[in-house]
Amino acid sequence: MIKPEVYIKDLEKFVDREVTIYGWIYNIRSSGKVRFLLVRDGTGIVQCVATPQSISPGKFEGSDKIPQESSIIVRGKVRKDSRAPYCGYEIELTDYNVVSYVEREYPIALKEHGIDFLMNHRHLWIRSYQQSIILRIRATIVKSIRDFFDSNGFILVDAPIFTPNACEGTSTLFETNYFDTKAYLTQSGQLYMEAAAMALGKVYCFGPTFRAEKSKTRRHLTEFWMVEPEMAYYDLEDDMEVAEGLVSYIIETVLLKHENELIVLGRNVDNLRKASKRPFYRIKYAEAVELLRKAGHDIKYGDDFGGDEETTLTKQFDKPVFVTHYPIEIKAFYMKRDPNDPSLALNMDLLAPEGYGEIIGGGQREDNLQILLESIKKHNLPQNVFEWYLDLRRYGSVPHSGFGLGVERTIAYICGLHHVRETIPFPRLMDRLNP
RNA sequence: UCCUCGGUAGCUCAAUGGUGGAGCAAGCGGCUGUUAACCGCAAGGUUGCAGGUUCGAGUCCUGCCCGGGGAGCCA
Repeated sequence: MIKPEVYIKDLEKFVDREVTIYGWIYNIRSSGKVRFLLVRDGTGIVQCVATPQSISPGKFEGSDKIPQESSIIVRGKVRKDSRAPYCGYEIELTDYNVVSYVEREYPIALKEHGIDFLMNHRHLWIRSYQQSIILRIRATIVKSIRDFFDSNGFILVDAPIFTPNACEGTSTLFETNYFDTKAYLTQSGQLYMEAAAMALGKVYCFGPTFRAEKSKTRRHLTEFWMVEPEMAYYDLEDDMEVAEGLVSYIIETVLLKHENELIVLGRNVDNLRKASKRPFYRIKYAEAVELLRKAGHDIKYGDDFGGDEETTLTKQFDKPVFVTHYPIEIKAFYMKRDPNDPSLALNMDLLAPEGYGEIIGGGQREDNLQILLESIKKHNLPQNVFEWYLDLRRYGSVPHSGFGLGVERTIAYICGLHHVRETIPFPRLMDRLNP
């Protein structure tokens, strides 16, 4: 057994005690007879101080010749020191063993690099301080999403990744061979969640989705993670309450566990704290169009919002804002019509503030068989592939609602990142499949 | 797919059509509290690829390849 017993994140509990840390060399600074070895172990970075008094002459001699990212086991006494970077504690080095010397120059220096270079070295880039913080926050966000649903009576239902039919043309679907036929990678688990909600009441799925869109923007990936709850006997208002509760809970959880790390990332945590307070804003599509026109956008009623419009819109709010009641024509076939104005859909998008834009899309689903049949016809969709979906309206149809939350966009917003490519360990983009 | 900017040392970037440089990293040396440490020495090049114009091309032109930013697309 070699497994570590103490990790850097827990050093505060070991002040004045001798510890062994298993990690890698992050950087070394030397001032002649005082040497500072920055060691990271995956939970943080600690400064180890070596002097001729603290360590044997032979070990001291080699202590400033260990290349960056060499793996190393260090031993020494923990002390609090205001001069210690990163964690505020340092280790007085009494011994160390290099597990593996790096023999080629480590490509990623603690300096500026271009995004192409970094993306080509993503497998190493994730070792860097900021990237490791983002991945830890991602893990917290994923857990907070699961906790929220699990503790609010939702049942986890896994949706399939292979799907049989191209509902709306194949241009945005990844096609794959499936024995002697074709299958497509899922774009959404929603229709399956509707079936599950009729079986289990409140359900959610959480997994990767795939879109073959040739989009080159800061908010698109070809492979991204989505959480999709679906609730029986929930209307649009109930749906927004769930969405609001979820997003608020995610932000509060991240603030609780990672406030200092958010500050390292340069995130304005006061803005975030303000944004987590319910209720969020609610405006109708028609009002949003008015706001945009006042802000100088050339948009007319009936147009969908582009990235620019979303950015302008959300810069005007200090909390997330629901935009509801879009024209039914620009929305998907399963959206329920507003009984008060059949030209509108009972749908909602949730836009994150500070220019981030859409993180949630959802709404109430059409539960009337006849209207749904007409809608499928109007959208030029083949009815036969939706027969199983139509069964949900034939056998005990009820009002129901749901939404999808894009995990990477949520992470980008909470961490204050410009581009979603840094929110996922190994991003898949239109022009990038490696590493 | 379109628009736009770019591709020069391992990395980040300079270089009026006229001898391709700097900082950092890597190498060597110095420094007893460094914070992307600092100081000194030495080293580092088929200027993305192929053609063209020119006495002369990193620089201008054409094509291709690769990337950034944006647009469109986007249940």
